[in-house]
Amino acid sequence: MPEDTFLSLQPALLGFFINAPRYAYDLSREFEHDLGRVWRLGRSLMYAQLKELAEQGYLAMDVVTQPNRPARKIYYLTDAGRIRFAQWLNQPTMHIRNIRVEFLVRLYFFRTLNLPGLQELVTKQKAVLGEMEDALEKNAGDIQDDYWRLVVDFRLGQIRAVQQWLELCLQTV
Amino acid sequence: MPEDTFLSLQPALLGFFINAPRYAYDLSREFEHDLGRVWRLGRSLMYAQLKELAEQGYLAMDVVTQPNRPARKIYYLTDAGRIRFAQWLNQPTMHIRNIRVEFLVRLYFFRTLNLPGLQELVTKQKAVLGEMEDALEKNAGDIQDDYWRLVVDFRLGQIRAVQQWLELCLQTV
DNA sequence: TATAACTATTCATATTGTGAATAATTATAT
DNA sequence: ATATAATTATTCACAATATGAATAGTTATA
Repeated sequence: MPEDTFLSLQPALLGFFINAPRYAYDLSREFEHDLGRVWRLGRSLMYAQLKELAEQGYLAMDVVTQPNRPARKIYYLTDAGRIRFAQWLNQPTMHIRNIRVEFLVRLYFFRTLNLPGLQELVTKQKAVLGEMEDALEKNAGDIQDDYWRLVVDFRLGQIRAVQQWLELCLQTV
Repeated sequence: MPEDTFLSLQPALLGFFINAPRYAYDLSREFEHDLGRVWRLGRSLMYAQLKELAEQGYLAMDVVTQPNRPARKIYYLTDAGRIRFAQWLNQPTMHIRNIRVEFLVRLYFFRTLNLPGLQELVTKQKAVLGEMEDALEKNAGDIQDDYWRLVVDFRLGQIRAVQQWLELCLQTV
């Protein structure tokens, strides 16, 4: 499947554990409220993702039993998880089609966790977009095919729109 | 998954059968060459898609045996298929994230099959984009949340870039 | 007081995508 | 001349991803 829809977003979930341990049910609600319009992730998926992140060693888990209620599986961040999150957060998105979700999710964490480094990330992201532009323009130079020319123009349009938005993004700090 | 990645593109394949019957292996090569950079569809998927389109009654099939070669399953368009394709082709894309693939594929067929109606489609598509814009701007008016404001601005940027590109698209007829 | 919604998780299933296997044939390389 | 690779044409098992129902007690709403 979409080689990068998921794999590249999974570490983002670690960000929700920076301040406190969480369990999936609870997190799923907050997630839906805060990011549901940006990144669609059903409740069942959340359970599966936390389980995987734990298998990878980024989260650890305690089972907390409660009277008259199902037991909670409380996950908390490991040191490896903290490092992984920071690494994910500060990495620019390499594929234009993922910016829509990935960058917006990164931005969410920069703002809600009040983290430094947004400016640097924006700079890196602009550089990556610039390279995409160059690559497209280069291979578009020697194009006879009108159709391919239009495809390239479409993509350039999207890229440039993102570049402009990134500026706006810095101003709204 | 993405409720509309696939379902909304499947009928597009019918367009390859407008001029002549085809079999999957052969079609897959042409597809890869013409649209591979716009719509990624592996060979195995092509087989599966043609089979489904046949089950839906949009394609019919003949098995043609050949000496010393695997038999070919040749598919051809039914009347229902012809109608379905025309309907798909002239319908604007309703979800912004699908325009990137859907509209570009429609454009491909308008051009390669030399079909009329591109202008009308562009008009419809612009109307749909205009509605998206209105909906976003409306619910953005009463926004306190700076983050959501940025999300909305990102989307507006994408939409406006597509609108500009659509103009270009008409000029390149 | 019946009906619905909430808490918390799991699981079976649906959907979608990938890569290998097949087996004969022709092209390329040493 | 001969081994190696690529081509033809399709199928299939499997991986990865997403959805909805099932569970079972509890509290809220009608």
